[in-house]
Amino acid sequence: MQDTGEQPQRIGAYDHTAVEAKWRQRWAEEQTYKADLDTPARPYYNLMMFPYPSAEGLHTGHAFTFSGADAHGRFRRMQGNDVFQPMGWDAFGIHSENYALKVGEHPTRLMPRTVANFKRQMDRLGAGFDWSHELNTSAPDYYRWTQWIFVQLMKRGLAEQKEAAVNWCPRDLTVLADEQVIAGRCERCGAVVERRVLKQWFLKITDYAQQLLDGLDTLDWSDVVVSAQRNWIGRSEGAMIRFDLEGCARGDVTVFTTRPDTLCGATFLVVGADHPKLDEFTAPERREAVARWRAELPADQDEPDFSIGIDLGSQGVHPLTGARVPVFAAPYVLGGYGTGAIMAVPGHDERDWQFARAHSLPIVEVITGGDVDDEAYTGSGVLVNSVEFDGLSSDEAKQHIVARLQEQGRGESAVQFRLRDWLISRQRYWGPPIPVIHCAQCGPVPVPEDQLPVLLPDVEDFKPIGTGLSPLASVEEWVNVPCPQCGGPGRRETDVSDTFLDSAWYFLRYPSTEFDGVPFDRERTWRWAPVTIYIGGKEHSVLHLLYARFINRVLYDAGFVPAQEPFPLFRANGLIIKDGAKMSKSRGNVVSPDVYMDTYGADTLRVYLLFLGPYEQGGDFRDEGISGAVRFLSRVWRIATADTLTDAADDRRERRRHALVKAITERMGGLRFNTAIALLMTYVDELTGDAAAGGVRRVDVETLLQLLAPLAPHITEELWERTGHTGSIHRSQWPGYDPSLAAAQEVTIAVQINGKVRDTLHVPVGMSPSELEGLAKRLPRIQELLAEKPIRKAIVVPERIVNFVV
RNA sequence: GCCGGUGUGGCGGAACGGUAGACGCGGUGGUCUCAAAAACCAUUGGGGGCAACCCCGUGUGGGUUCGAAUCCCACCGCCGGCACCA
Repeated sequence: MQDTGEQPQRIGAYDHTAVEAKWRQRWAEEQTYKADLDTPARPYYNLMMFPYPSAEGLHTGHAFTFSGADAHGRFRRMQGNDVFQPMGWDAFGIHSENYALKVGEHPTRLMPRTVANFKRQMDRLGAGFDWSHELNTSAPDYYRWTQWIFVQLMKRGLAEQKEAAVNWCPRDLTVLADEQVIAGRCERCGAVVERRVLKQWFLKITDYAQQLLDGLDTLDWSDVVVSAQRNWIGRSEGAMIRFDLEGCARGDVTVFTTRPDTLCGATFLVVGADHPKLDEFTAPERREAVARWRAELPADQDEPDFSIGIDLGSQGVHPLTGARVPVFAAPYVLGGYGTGAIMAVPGHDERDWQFARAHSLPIVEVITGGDVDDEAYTGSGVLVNSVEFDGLSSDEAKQHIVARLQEQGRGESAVQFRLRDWLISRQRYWGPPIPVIHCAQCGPVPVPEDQLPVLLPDVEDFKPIGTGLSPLASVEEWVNVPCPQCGGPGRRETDVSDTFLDSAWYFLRYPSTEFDGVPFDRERTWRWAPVTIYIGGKEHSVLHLLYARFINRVLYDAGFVPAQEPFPLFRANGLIIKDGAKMSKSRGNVVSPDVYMDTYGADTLRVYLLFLGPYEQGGDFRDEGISGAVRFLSRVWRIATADTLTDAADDRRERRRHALVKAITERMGGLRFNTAIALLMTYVDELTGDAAAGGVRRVDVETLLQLLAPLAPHITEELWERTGHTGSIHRSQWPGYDPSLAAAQEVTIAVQINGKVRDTLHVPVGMSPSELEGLAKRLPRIQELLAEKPIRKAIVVPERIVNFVV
């Protein structure tokens, strides 16, 4: 559907191609959008998520996001803010590298072309970026500081190498963070992810779990994103309980439960089948059998099978009753969550119930409220079969039982998070090398800060090799370096870091791009952080937006940034869909903005996209719909170029103008572009009427152009010039309004009988309720309908309604 | 299952608890034209009526209120997040 089948058309006498090209050039020459970073009176950091420069170029979703965010920035600039609106390139990462592999060209050579294309399209859209602060995450003067951040994390004990069961993508041949696995598949390529036990670099985001959760309460963010982060962090409250073990190498095991009140219903223990130290829980004579069983476990299935499990032959000792309970291993318990082991309470947990049934284990009711012979009862109730705790409610019992355990040193209350540490190692080429040197004597040593960046070596064959090592491992002369600490033989870390580490701090770099010696200049940072408003996609809810909050908090704790939260105000823009589905290459419903900009011009596309629906909701792209935007802008052109502009004083029209300014100002501030455009359309209709009636007021046209300027920057700039103004409309002052003039003078109020509208009353504002009631009563229609019926009650809301209850 | 969002004409969508359907697309009729396109004007939720007007209508069922798309309760559908998390 990219070919609209129509010839490029002109909007009346408006040649969008020539006009848009003229102003693109003029704005670049005059640096219209360059921000004053050092002496701003009212700094306004207008940030939008930077793209990775794909070869396909800007898509319609980008055009939508940038049109809205740019309109908002332009509005704030005209309001007198010093708007800083930078843009850059998330150029490192698997996505760019995979494309380079596909076309067989080195990413260092490919990337400049894709970047240039993106930049061309953004400029064409009329996005007013301050290009003097452009950045590129794959440039050494950027990733030098990404590496520096890694070193700071290491120094603070927040980066560590550890062995764990991790996600391995068999197609991209690298490990992935939990956040990059969507429903068991690689976020990038869609391949089913495998589990591998590997030693990898992790950033300890879990140390900040509580802070990241609490911080959400301070943020003005779209609900979806807050809720997604809250779910992802996944806090649960409960208790750690220690069971002594018999018949195996370990003396005891601690389990986490959110239901300590059900402790007396624990009839067995289960250790995760993937627990790294399963052997320690196993009776020596069972080890061989358990190892065999483990090796033959089926891969992860969609439908969990709670019957799979094996008796480890050891015994747990119940901390309250002293009863001996069997210990099992089963895949339904996760080795990586909590302590990797649970107490099973089949009477009151669905999964434990199913496992108990399958293995003929006892099911004991300890909470009243259900029938545990039929199914697990997971609600709360009153305790039974629970030694001296019988008769307590679940809530009371939780406290009493934990207190008892604590006295005996067998347990304590505890909080668990679902959030895992952030795995940042990637066995790939196109990223910043992790700045570490491994030394046999000193262990992993960070590269000294004055030796950063660790340059990514220029490797011709950058294909991932799939051995669990990055292609960098084969560059011997690069790998072998002396240990910075002892001078002995050392080997460089050969993995690169996750691209999300690059983007976790880019907003701090923009204001300081010209500083070589620091990642971000202190004065600049204190002036420009935190970001005033951040706009982007919600698909980054638990990726970029979470990582950036984490890194920013670490930098705050280290004294490098002035605020704990990087983005106090975030708005998620909606999705542009087409034919009811998300645009995607595989569906063949991708719409290229270039085609529409060719045919109708950038302003028309911007207005059309923003008019489609609420900005935070998005909308359905339909080819026919764009004609509304075409007609609207052509009417604007006609009105502003008419030779009948007058300077006549006109009280009614002046009031109308003030009311419009007030309404548009409110909507532009709240990103309600669709209703702002609707109001402007109505206004243009009225001005068209004025023109037919003899003349349009110059001031009305000027106001129209200014209010429309953020949305349609080229055509308004051209008309601004044609109506005799010098200087950019985008640097002009946003029209003000007098609230008393903006307020309506006359209102039409509804007259209701029993809540049903029966007539209307057109009156000046400010009438008293009794006057209104009197006027309403005297309306012929109302008299007729009221007839002889007595009025039981009259409700009068001035400027709204009169309602007679009979 | 839990969490968040959402449900309004043929379609996209408007609507501080106060005249539901702004604005736009599409449709219909008209003006202009030899004709068409463009442009402009009128009309366009459903039903009834010659008309003035009347009735019905915001996913479903209840409730609060003089008055509910809007608030409350219980459902249903759709979209998104989490999900063997103990």
